[in-house]
Amino acid sequence: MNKYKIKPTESELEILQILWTMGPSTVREVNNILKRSKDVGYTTTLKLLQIMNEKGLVDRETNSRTHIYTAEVNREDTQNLLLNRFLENTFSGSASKLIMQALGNHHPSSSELKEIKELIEKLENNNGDTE
Amino acid sequence: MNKYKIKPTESELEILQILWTMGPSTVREVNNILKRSKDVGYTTTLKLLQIMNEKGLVDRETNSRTHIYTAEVNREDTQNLLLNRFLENTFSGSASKLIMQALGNHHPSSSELKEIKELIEKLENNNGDTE
DNA sequence: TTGGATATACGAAAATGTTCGTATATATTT
DNA sequence: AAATATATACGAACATTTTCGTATATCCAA
Repeated sequence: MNKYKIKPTESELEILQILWTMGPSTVREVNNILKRSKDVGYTTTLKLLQIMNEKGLVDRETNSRTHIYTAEVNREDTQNLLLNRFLENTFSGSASKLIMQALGNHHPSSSELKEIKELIEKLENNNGDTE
Repeated sequence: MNKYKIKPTESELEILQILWTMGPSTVREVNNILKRSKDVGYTTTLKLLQIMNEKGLVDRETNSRTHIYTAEVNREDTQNLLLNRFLENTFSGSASKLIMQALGNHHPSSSELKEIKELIEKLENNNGDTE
């Protein structure tokens, strides 16, 4: 199911978030967005993108002098990979514990709560099928 | 609400999980459990526990020659601290997205689903108070 | 009481992640 | 055309985390 096994570091993840949101971008574009939240030099961002390219996290278009980077890993797959690890590391694999804590501490809006409830009901009906 | 601001590293978290589960333990006990899942030397575990003690993550009893370590940070608080960071980093702060993915990919048992649903209903009734 | 097992302390190597300076090439402006 | 701005490449400094070797002390069994 998950094609990608490469775990992005925290900085790499920040960049992926930008690429996922903004679509294909230049180093400068990525760096400008990063600079909104922290003080980071241009060549730092460049280097990071180069490393990410080597790892296969991003792809790049090098036809013109200004390269254009694209996320090569899928957002949902990556979130899932990280979620699995986090669940294992922090909640010893118990998804329900994580969900309960997330619900308790970050109050989703009522429309979000409704959406979650609907998913649960769907899962309850499908019980036993999967797994 | 969260008293503790010290973020344990991944290895430190593994040790905390052991202390939370087993209660106060010696270095050897912790190391033996760690060795079940990975190849790690005794002095490595010792050093880690010493560092964790400096950071205030664990406390230790040094009366006898064999020291006994205890988790000094609370399990739920620590999980929460890490959950907040993870949510920010990986799901851009959207708790409902995280919950939806966790639900979709790790099928909680029907009793767990029921428990979650009950919490949601409780939250729905309290709506408007918080936030 | 002596040798082997087991304990802590601690420095430092090894591994990983982050940041940036400098060299160099290519545009762009005056 | 020369000066200035902007691009990539890349080595290397720094920071953090992980791992372990070695010194030393203590306990226990032969």
